Amino acid sequence: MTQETPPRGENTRLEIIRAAHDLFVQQGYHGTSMRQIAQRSGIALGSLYNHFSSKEEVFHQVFFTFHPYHWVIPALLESTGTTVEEFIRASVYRIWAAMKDQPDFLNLMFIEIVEFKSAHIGELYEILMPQVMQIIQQLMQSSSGQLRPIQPIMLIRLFIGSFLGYYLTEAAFAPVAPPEFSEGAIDQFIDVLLHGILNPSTG
Amino acid sequence: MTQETPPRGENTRLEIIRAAHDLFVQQGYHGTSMRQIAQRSGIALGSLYNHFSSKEEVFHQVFFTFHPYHWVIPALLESTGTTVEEFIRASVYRIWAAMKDQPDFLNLMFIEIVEFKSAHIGELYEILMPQVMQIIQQLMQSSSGQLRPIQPIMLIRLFIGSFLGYYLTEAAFAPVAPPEFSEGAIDQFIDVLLHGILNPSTG
DNA sequence: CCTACCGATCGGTAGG
DNA sequence: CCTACCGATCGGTAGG
Repeated sequence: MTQETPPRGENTRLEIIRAAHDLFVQQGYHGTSMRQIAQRSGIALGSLYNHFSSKEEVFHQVFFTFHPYHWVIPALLESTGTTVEEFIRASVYRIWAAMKDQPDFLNLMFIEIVEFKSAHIGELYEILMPQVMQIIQQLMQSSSGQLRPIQPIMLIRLFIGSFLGYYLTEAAFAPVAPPEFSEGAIDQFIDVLLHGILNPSTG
Repeated sequence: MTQETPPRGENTRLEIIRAAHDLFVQQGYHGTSMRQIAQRSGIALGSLYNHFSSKEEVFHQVFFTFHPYHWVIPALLESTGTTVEEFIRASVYRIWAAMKDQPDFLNLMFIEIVEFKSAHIGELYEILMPQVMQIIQQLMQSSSGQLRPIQPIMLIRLFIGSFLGYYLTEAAFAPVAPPEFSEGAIDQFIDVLLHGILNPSTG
């Protein structure tokens, strides 16, 4: 009985972290007040503290509930491809498609780095790295020389770095740059990750 | 006479924006108070408003005074190389060496995007893009087929994106990741930007 | 889950 | 350039 119905207050808790997420990514952590979170959640200020012991704990739960790894990892696990190139292209498109529902995800990372001085990154790393390392090692075993010799962890970093580079330039400059800045950009980033900017026929 | 001596208060103004810069990158914009800025500058709170009309104007001047383009552009102009690969490697190393003096520069960009919703990016773009486009077009004219066919503005985006990907992964994960995550990372990012992760001898 | 409140601190200003 | 102050708002809590 208690197993089938969600615990009392669970819906309220989820509404609070959803409201807090929206406000944090739009205004930052210190730019958002507990009163704003309460108002958007439709409850009184004091009631927030029945679900969260402090404002910091609200961010903690927002950060881990809305972190993209929840759907990035499944997207990677479901991707297939007979070559490394096909696998990576399929993975990026899956991640990219899922990302459209949460375009502001980078802002959470910025808040974490600047306003929290990366206080939660250790916990995130412990959750993430085992899963990601497993995926990447399977990829490298089945790649049989298709990849240049690069350490597994560096390959992860390059992959994440490419994604972040794409999203950060999009977030920062796409609103003011001409259309050529954004047209086909995701494919260009994939091409460069795979093949680089240099023409292989020269040099 | 007034031309040779700096205007009265100019030193104070510079001390204020230096103090504000340090506090902003460590705590964010809303996490930093005008009282903290005053204290670190060694003047009274009220005196700040003789130099800046508001807290927002303090950030505006911090953002444009400390933006990396001030030394990135010269670094690019002074770089040489007989091939595109040599030129890019030389450029990255120059920028990277200069970056060591200002490791927190990304935080200013994060504050700009999250807490100011990119309010100053248009102004930054107008300053930056003409200079960068000139550099990149010279590079493409003298490259004669060394580069794969990529639009100039996309080449800029890929270059900046690669840098941001490197710095963002470093800022976020280097403190908790093993040494292999950081060792030789800058060279790996350059190699991938130039040649990609795939082995050209296959596929 | 709400009302009403706490002390502390905020950005900014008057007046000198 | 400083002192002393303004109203507003902050995170958090008591008490019911």
